[in-house]
Formats: sequence, structure tokens, C-alpha cells
Amino acid sequence: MVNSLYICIMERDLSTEERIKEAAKQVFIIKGLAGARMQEIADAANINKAMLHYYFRSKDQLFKKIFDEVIGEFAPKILSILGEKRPLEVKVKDFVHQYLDMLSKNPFIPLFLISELRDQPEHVIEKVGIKRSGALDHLDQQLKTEAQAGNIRSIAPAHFMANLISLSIFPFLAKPILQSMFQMSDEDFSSFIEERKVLIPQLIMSSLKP
Amino acid sequence: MVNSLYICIMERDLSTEERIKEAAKQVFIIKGLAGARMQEIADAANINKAMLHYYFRSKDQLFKKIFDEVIGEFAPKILSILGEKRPLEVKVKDFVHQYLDMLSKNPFIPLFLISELRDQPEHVIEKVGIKRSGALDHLDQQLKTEAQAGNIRSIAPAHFMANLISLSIFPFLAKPILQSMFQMSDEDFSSFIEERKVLIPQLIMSSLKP
DNA sequence: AGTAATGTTAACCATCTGGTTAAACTAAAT
DNA sequence: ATTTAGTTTAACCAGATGGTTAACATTACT
Repeated sequence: MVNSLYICIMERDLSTEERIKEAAKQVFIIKGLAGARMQEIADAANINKAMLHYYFRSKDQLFKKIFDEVIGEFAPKILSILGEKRPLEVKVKDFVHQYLDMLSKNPFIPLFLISELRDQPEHVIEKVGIKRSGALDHLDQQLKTEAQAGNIRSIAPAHFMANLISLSIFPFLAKPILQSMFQMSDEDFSSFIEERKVLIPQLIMSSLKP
Repeated sequence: MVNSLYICIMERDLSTEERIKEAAKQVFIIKGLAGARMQEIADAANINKAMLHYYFRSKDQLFKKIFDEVIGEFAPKILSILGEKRPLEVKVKDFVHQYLDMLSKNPFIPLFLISELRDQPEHVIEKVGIKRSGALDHLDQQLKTEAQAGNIRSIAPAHFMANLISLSIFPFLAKPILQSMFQMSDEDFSSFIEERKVLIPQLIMSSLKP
């Protein structure tokens, strides 16, 4: 049976390989590697199941391709903004703003990445590890010099990053819990995220005041 | 084949039902519902696979039992501390301290809960929703009166909670990424968490300064 | 002791699932 | 038109998986 959730997006003008990748991305992101079924992906792509194996030898290889693609367009965006040579406060605001926007459009990505982190940590480490090198050097330097100049309190880059990312990503992971805890509708949650675009930079910057 | 990871914990003096639950908890927490195999749970509990179905009719029912138990001993701990009638700063410190301790001992719990949130949101909503009612009333009141008294900046309880929980939980979810990003060993990560016990309350409280 | 209820085991089953195969279709190249 | 390479399909397969059954063992009850 064709799953009506997916086919709507499966435009016919895409190449078969592209259709498979789009379908696989949707299914994997929502169900995870273990939970996804090849048949479901085939249905979503509106093709025969054998085609999956024709284009991507195995489920694992298909998943790896999707995973790499997703992480490949996700991780760099995190780091590029913070690596730029602009004032700290501007970068923080920009980061939070862009990041929350992206997450609003792709709310399942964080869980997807983190879930598979559980089973394939080496794989992710390898992927993210490469991207990191150098990208944060300027931030490290910036935090150090600003602290030495007495403009901000001294903070380890790891904590700075952990705070920023935690505050931005986690609400999306815990969305259902937050919604139930504070009786938010989906619209309420959107407003909640909008508020956080202002709130998180305030929080981060105020904590850096010397 | 018996999985050597699990059996060490399966003491013989536990009742069969308890052994199953302990084993299932371990396997489910690490592999998730879809990734866990009944045979693996049986091996970990050192019993016949049929016993699983004798004590808990199906995989889903077994999972539900485990899930409810885990969430049942996890969620209340979050809320009880913050619901107490003590000064805000004391509660925040206490919460972060106890929470990070618990997470250090059970680092897989957050991913477990959040992963299955994806497939069974209603179930969690129901579970958490009940616990919530009333538990946070005092905190709501406290945030409001303190703000009116001019002691703290005004903040919505949802944001306050989101900040606190995000900062505490997320680093455990992203542990492998953080470790790779900042080249932390496991010991480094433990120190990192220890530092956060001080850092998070500072961060939260400094952001509340009027 | 005898019997009923409960606990345990091994063998079995239906279905699902990832993956394969060989034949058929298509379209470009000769 | 024939060949050739790439693409698509339907049927099939072996192993895994959740779940069942019926016989056997143990404990509790009378």
C-alpha cells in the first residue's frame, strides 16, 4: 500500500535516484534506521523495491548516503557563522536566529542525528570531526582576547558551544513534552521558538558580562 | 549466544519477572524499541524467549511497562525539586546538581525517552501530563512574585524550564559530538559535567538579574 | 500423597524483511 | 534492424523475528 504521507512530495520529474533519496530521507528521518522498512521507502518513492538495491546496494549503504548528506548540510551551518570574524554578540544573534529558523523547517533532524549517534558514534565523529578543525579557531581566539581585555567573563569554548547548541536544539527534541507541560498548541510552540530567538542571545550574553 | 555485556548484572536471586525487566530495560534503553530483539532480552535475562511472552504478552507491552517505569522515576525527580518552597537560587543549584548526577549514572535515559517520544508522543504526554499538574504551581508563583518584587527579571515558566532542562540534558545527548569537537576523553567529559554543575546555575541566575 | 496452579522448556509457526535473480523493457549507438 | 547498455519489474529466497503450543517441572494447596 502506498503511504499517502510521502507520495505528495514525490514529483515525477525527479530522476529515480533522486526520488529514492528524497523518499529515504523522509522515512529514515522519521523512523530511524532500525524502524524504517525498505518496502516503505520504495512505496514512498513510488518504485519497485528492487530498485533500491539497484541504486544503493543495501539498506545500510542507502542510510549512510542519506545520513552523510543530512549531516553534511547541517553541521557546517552550525560552525560557519560562529567562525566568522564579526563581533561576538552579532554572531550569537545571527547563529540563534538562523539556527532556529532551520530547525523550525526541519524539526526532526536533531533526533535523527542523535538517534543514530547511539549506534554509529564513530561514523558521526569522523564526519563532524573533519568539519570542526579550524572552523572554531577564530571563536576560541575571540573568547580569549575578549576575556583578557575584560570585556567578557572567561569561558571555555566547549561550555560556550554547549550552552548555545543546547538552548537552541533541545526544545525541538522535547517539543511534545514541553507542549504537554505548558499546554502549548503548535502555534504556541512556534511563538515560543520566536521568543527564544531573542531570549537565548540575551541569556548567553548576559552570562558573559564580567 | 549470550551477550556478555548484560549477564553480569543478572543476579540469580532476582525473581524471573524482575530479571526480565532489568534485562529489557538495558536492551531497550540502548537499542530502542525497533532495534531491540526479544531473543537478546531473553539472553540478557538468561531465560527462555517464551518466558518473555509468558510474563508480558508482547514486545510492545513489555516495552510499555519499561517505558512507564523509567519515565515514572525520571520525570518526578525533575519536578519535585523545583516545586519545593525554597529560594529560587537554592532550588536551581540543587536541581542542576542532582540532575547531572543522575544523568551521569544513566546517560542513555534521555535519548531513550526522546527517541520513543517520536513514535508514541500521546503516551508520553499522558504520562508526563499527569505528573505536571500542580508540581510547578509554586515555581510559577515564585517567578511571578519575585519579578513583581523586582528581584528578578520577568520570565515565562516555559522558557525558564526549557533553559534549565536544555542546558542540563543536551550535553549528554550530544556527548560523542562534544567529545570529538573538543577532543575530550571520557574523564574530560566527566570534568566538563562537573564544571557545568556550577556554570549552569550561574548562567540561569545571571540571566534573571533585573 | 494427590492434585491443581504456576513456572519453564524446546520445538514449532507465520510473517516480515533485506536481498537476489532472471527476464523484460527502453533507448541510444552501430 | 541489431546490438548494447542501462533501467524496471515480478517472482522468489533464506534468515530473522515475534509469537504460539504442548509437554514437562515445580510449587502450593487439600
